[in-house]
Amino acid sequence: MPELPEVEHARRSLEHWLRGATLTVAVLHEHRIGRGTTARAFGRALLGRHVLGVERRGKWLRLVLDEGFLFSHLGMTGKWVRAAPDDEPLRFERARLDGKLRGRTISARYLDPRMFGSLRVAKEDLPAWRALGPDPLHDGIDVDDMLARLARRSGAIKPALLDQSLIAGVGNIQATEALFFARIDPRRAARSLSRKEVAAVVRGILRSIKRTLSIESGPSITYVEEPGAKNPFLVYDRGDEPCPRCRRPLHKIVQAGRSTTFCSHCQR
DNA sequence: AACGGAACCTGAAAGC
DNA sequence: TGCTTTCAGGTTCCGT
Repeated sequence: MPELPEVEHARRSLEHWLRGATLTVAVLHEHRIGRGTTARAFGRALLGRHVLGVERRGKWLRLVLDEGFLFSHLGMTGKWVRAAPDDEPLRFERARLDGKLRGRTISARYLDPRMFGSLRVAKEDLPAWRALGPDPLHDGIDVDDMLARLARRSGAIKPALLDQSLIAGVGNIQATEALFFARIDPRRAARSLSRKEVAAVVRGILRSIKRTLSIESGPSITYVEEPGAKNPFLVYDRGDEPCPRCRRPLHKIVQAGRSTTFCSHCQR
């Protein structure tokens, strides 16, 4: 689930729930999620702190406190959900933050079955946060900069788009969808793209992210990963289905260990 | 420097 | 039906 649109959705939720609040409960149930931050350090650093805001860069979240930060990465299966303060721990709950504001308490629970996510307290920005490339939503992507950086690569364009130091927040789905919008074959050498083609990829990334965001933050608040929810993407996970553009069957391949779906007729 | 592959985890779905 | 295999939207480490 979590690529840039899902993380942005989580950011908005956390900001809505916790901004301005004082943390009255801060528990790390599963120490492995701390990635070096112990359960003890987690509670000590967060209890009594005020949440000034919740920010996002790429797939990372940064809760800005009156003293220090809490960094949250959702990994592959992480999500923040709201619960009642007296609710028991939910299934797969790995951490909990309760915030009190004007006499009302909101309990935010961090769920993560596979535990690839992380929750770390820090006084300064994490190296992983600092290493992120431009965020498509609030920095924008400079075409000439992208062209120059792609020219230094030897591999294919699709795996290159997953490099978080190139563009922050693009994951396997967004990269797959963006290349379909841009009509670029995912197997093309990154350095072979013309300026015009790079511009099309950049537009494709923005278009795909905004499209996903509008679907996920729509009035029905549907989550893509919920069982029964139908795949909202144009080509991702649609191997052998007809191309939405030309109706020829889509192909599924594996690049750098990640699956890619594309139309060999429309994408050149 | 930058690439592909394995490792880190668990659950759902598909295969037999 | 029940057991086994495959796959999953991310990052990091390691060897090349």
